[in-house]
Amino acid sequence: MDLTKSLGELALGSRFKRISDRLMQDVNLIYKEHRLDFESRWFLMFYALTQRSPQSITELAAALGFSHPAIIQLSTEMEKAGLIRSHSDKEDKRRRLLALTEKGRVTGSDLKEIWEDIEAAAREAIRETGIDILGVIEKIETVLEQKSLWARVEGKIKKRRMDAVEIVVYSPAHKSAFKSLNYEWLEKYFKIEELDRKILSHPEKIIKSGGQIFFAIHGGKAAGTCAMIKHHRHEYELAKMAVTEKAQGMQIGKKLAMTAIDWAKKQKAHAVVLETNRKLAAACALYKKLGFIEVPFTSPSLYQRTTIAMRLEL
Amino acid sequence: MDLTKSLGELALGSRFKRISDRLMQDVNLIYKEHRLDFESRWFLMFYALTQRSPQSITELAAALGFSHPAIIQLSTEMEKAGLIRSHSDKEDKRRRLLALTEKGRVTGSDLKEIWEDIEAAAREAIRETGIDILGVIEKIETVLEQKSLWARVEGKIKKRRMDAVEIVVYSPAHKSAFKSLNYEWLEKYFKIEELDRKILSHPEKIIKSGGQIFFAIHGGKAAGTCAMIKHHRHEYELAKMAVTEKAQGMQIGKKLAMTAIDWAKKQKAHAVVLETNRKLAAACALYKKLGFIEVPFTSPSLYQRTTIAMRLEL
DNA sequence: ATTAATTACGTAATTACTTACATAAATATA
DNA sequence: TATATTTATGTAAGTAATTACGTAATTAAT
Repeated sequence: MDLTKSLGELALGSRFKRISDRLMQDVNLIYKEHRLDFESRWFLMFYALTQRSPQSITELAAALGFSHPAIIQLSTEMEKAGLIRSHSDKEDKRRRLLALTEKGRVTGSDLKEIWEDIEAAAREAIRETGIDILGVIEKIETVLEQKSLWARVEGKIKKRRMDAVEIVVYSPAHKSAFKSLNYEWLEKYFKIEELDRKILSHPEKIIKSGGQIFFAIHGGKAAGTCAMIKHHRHEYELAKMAVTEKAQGMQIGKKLAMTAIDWAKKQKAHAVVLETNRKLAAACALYKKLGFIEVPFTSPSLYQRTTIAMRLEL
Repeated sequence: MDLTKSLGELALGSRFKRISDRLMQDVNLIYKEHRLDFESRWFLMFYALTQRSPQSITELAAALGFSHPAIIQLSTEMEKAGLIRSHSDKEDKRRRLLALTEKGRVTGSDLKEIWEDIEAAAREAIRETGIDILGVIEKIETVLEQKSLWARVEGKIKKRRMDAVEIVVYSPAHKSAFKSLNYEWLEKYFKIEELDRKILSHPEKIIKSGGQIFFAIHGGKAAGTCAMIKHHRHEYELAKMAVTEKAQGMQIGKKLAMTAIDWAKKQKAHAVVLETNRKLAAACALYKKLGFIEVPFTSPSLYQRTTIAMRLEL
């Protein structure tokens, strides 16, 4: 029957909107029927001015949670209706101070009765629900303040995407992917060096000398790769890390690196080292997050692009 | 600090709006960040079409609770985005049927994952509140359906206005008010007859012959009046009922008549009669509501304006 | 004492709807 | 069967806010 209702949690926003529209429309109707020459949307600002007058545009905007152009629009309407009047602040010529006029004050006391009736009516409706509605609203706002719906959804999406990626070790079928994935970023940010060409063309040599190569499979295709090159008995180098542009933001790099480090631990490694370029900020941030710390160079790098060396003690 | 919060029940609508805005904005952000080429406002209509396709403009408007121009606007946008397509109904050439395109169906299955994430995130937030939010919304809607906020406020206003009116019996201070209140409506709808002039100039005669005159006092002034004229031992006539235009709609007539009838009961009257003119619809409706029924004339009326006679058995 | 940054306000354009009104097609009525 | 009413859609204008951007006044930094 009612689509919005049947959608449950998915249409939560629409359902709150429906209640709010209904309430505000009813209040509007009351002002209209009683020819009060007062619009319900003026209420918050008008009320704020009955509490403290004068106030500046931005003060009111902050108090009501509206944008300042909204306050300006309201103020022109209410000024036309003769309820408020404005004058520029002598101490700060940028500010325009809004204050109730005499007519505004009179209207205010006329409206006070109606407001009391509205409040009483709302209280009556709330009592009928048998629920502490204001408490519920408060609770919802608190929960959303702690973690917004946006943040929650982002978390879910990230997790789902990470789960959708499978990490596998080298097999000859992936030989060309190892090369093309690395060529993609090398050509974008730097240039292919002789050593790159050699290593990327013969991945099986990494395996033969006691290392390993990992691939992130997403939707049946290799979307990322990284290699562990054995330096000596207890030290491996994390190298040739690449994630295709289309699959970035899916935490593939993180998952690859974590798998590689776990693998190194199993090989009884005591440390993992790596070399990279500071320009690759996302990569550097990831390494730091995984526990790598910057170290001085023990020997000159074999690559021209290298500007930083890092090390992770296991 | 927070004006809306401090207003309590008075700003209930604003607070619901704030929650709804926040939720819908967050969902919007999700579509934007993930470059989904999909607007959150399309959601309800798009979803409705995934459930049943094709549907006409008005069918969709009814299902979503929107106006039909809103559906037309959404449909042009979504048609431009290639998600839907429309063709006119062969059976009823007025109707335009909207259906998902192939691209629409594909987009739908892409979006399904995100929607599941949003739903899961909302569910998570709800769980954190520890409250059955959907149940609360349901309850609020039920209560407002039974009696809208508008109806509740109208009730309060009516009651307050009725309470603000005091009914008093004749005293010489009211002599001129009795005349002017009646002249006001007589001159507006009919013309003053000789008998009117006589009775309205000498109200004390009504009292002397065993009747009574009542005045409704509002804001210190007489806003309405009515007289009970003794016909004989057990029968009185309700006459010269007048309420000043400014105070109409405040139930003053009703309160006056009820007081007068109560008074007649105390005088051991068996019946109250009255004469009036059908043109005075509001007055006739009031008399009927109080239990008067139309009766044939027993003797010709002494007033030219009379077109109906009524009687209330006590 | 300049220069730069920030703040306060204003205007224009946009958004996501609504209400009001018009027209054509279908249905009901005399 | 002509006429009136209802229904489905379309168009225009209005509403209540927003974002985006510009200018003037104030404050901070050099």
